[in-house]
Amino acid sequence: MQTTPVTALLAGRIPVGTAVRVQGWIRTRRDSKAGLSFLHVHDGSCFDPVQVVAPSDLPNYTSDVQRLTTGCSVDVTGTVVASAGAGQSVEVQAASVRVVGWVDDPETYPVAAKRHSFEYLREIAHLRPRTNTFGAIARVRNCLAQAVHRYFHERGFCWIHTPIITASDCEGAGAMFRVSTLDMLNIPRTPAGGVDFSNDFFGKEAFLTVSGQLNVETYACALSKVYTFGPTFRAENSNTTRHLSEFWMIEPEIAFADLAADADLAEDFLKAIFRTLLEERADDMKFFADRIDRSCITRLETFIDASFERMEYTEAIRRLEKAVSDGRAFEFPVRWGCDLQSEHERYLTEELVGRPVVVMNYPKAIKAFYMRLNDDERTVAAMDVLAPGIGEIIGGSQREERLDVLDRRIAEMGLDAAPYWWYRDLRRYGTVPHAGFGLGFERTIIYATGMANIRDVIPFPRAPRTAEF
RNA sequence: UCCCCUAUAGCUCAACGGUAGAGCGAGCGGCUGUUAACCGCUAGGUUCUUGGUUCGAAUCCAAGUGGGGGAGCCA
Repeated sequence: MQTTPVTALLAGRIPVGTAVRVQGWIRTRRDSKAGLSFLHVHDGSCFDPVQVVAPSDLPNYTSDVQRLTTGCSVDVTGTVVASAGAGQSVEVQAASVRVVGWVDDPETYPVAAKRHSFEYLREIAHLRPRTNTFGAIARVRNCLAQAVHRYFHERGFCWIHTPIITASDCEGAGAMFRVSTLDMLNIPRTPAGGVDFSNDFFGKEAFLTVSGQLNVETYACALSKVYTFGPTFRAENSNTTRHLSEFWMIEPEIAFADLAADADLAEDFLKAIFRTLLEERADDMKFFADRIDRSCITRLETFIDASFERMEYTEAIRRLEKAVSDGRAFEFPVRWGCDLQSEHERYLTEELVGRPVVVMNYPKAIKAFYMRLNDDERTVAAMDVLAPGIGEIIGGSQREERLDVLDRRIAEMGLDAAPYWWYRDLRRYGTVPHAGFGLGFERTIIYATGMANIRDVIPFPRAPRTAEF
């Protein structure tokens, strides 16, 4: 007999009277002296468990059913009935309850049917998906990932699988993890005493990618509209609620596009995936609003309805300076040429504008070499999308498509042009204005759910000294 | 990497220099078409480790280890 997902039962898609089979794990068991037990069975297909009513005339009632504890796995067959109790419209009247797997020692089962701290649950990452919160996170995460792909697919974007391993050391967006098969106890040396990487697996130094952008630009300059969505690695020793050593990043790249088009895409894209989330995961979002962050749903609704403010960096500095002169105190000084600190970003989006803000055209000195130099020669076509409650959520830019300018910028920043030969080739052969942005997937989930720590929105977080699972 | 906080029962915490407690969870019993039910009883701790101060340390001090928060870096 086929298994019916709990979500189908609770959504009312299965008529009363239908014979069904439910497979899942026990959340709670309550015995009634009326001669029956109530089993809450969850299978992860939706937020709520289904109530199974197990009558005492089941042959294994005392031997099995009454010994069920939180975490046991069961295989139930029965009939969908209208619930006689409040709290659920339908339930399953069991004809048989087969215990598939017992819980070894209920006394020490780590996931009791009670509140647990997130710190504790991080230590049992293999069992935490059985809790309300982590089940909800998993479904929200999946929903957003599917929404990302659907958004781009429906608009003719091609998903490009940029490499995880990169043998070019030209990414420069932070510390990288080395990939090597060299025997660390017996490292081959060059005559000069350095490491002889010609003996290594790739014949040269290799690392885990810190961004797929440079690679995906090559496909944008052929397929017009592309994006990457995959794991990204940073070996920074940062220990915060907003950083991971391994995280997922979304990086669209569009050809024949300028910074304004990039900002328009960012706005439309964010609104679309959040709209999908509210539509498809109302049950989980209600949980987050009830238990994690009261404002998470209204925050998304406001976000979707608001039009994003566009503001020049120079204007942003002017407004911040005015705020300072009006008595607003910031920990970090405000000056043209400085990068915006989180406190500045939050002031702009939360207090000054009260809506998402796209800050555009930053000083070239604080941005990457590949960003397009503006006519003023002082700024580059970079943008940050700032949102109330989180600050920067997206960073992007129009890319420098003019070879001579690109070379000048590479030299200005003291970089070696040689490794960028293939990146420069794009500017030699049919170059075209193009732009793109990067969105940290886990930070998006944090924003949507109100979860406080990024380690709780990815199944198995990797961070300094953290790779147990 | 820097700064701060913290470590007591399976979990969340109390005890703040004088014999280690509660709630939840667990076991047993009672009660009930129950809703993370309710009532009673029971079991459960070498107070993170090492060293120090003291007649006496969960408590004070030092170092270490684990955990958390903030900063920086960034997505």
